[in-house]
Amino acid sequence: MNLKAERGAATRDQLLAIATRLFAEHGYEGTSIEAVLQESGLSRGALYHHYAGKDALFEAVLEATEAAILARIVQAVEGIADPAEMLKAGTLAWVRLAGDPVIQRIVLIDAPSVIGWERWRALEERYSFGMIKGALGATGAIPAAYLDLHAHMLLAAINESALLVARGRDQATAEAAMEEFLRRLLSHG
Amino acid sequence: MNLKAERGAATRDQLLAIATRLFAEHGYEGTSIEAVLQESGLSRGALYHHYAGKDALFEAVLEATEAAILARIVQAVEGIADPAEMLKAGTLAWVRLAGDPVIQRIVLIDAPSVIGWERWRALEERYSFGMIKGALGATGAIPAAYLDLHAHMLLAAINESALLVARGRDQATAEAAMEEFLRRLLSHG
DNA sequence: CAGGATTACAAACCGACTGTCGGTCTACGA
DNA sequence: TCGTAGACCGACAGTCGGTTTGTAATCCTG
Repeated sequence: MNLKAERGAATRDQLLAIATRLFAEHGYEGTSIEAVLQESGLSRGALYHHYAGKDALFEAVLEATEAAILARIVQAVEGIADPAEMLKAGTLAWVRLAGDPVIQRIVLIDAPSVIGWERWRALEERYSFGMIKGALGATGAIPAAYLDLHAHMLLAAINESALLVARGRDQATAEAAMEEFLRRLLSHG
Repeated sequence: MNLKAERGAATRDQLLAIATRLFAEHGYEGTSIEAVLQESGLSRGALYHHYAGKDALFEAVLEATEAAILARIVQAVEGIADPAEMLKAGTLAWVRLAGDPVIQRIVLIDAPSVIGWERWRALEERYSFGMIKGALGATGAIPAAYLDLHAHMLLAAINESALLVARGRDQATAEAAMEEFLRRLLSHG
């Protein structure tokens, strides 16, 4: 089980890479399986052998993208001990990352509608949301009863901010606003 | 020009009503024009005479829904003078409204992906976002330079909260958390 | 190492769907 | 009364997602 498995994995990776680019460029609806096949030079049978359908292909792309994002964010906050500082660093890193149209279109815009909001939520729980909630809880600024909901709202705010930055809003101002937003949120007012 | 125009308007309304229900139930992708035609008893020609295509039909549904939402929120805050109280009342009203699956699926989940994030933003600007920004600005709690971005982030947080409530989260807790969130955001920490 | 089992891939094909187009009918205005 | 424009019809074409059948190569087992 080596040559065969390797070939399969290579094919999957190739399909994933091409699909990621096309989904990011033209969105889920605007991307046809046909186009993926044409660029890859593979047949329909090959694609449907590796992925159950268009949704499954999209979900694989989404999962891979989320994993890549998480790795970059972990890298941005490593070595920071203070939870509040970590939250800030992670947030800013995410806002900068989301400038990437791949992340925008796939993770933030199409994903909820394609795989369903619940499943998208569950996925985020395992990635960005998990980190946010952990860091936010560690600051101790939010009452336990509200922690979960505050983490959700904060993540939504961050995502929105990222989308705005990517649409030409001034990045420096957005980052300053984000810091202010965090400061208020963590205040004990 | 009366009977003819009336018939046309009635047909449009009928299509809008049926499409709204189907889009809310099965999402944009899961709803076929065919199904709309079947339920309405009309022909393809009739539908395409009134709406340029499936996207245009969706957009009309979206616009009508947003208008209905705005009306209900205006009703919820009328008579309130204090901006902070108005913001609170409007926010809670919106969280409760978004329990409606029609609003959920169409406005919050499918819309950005179907008509594009920019156009969706522009639409919201004319509706819910406009109100939020006005009320938030009137409280005077947010520096002018950050007002626009804070309004965006707040609206995103509210929408997220609404989606959570509709997925079975305890509504009372969510509303309490929302109040706490607002309090912190408006604090002068 | 022989042969069945499994895997990777190919290609024709199917059903469903969106959008188009020529045409009909009827209310309206001149 | 007659021409026009708007409301509506239904057949058709093109596209797309997914299925099915077939083939070759690799893997595992006796």
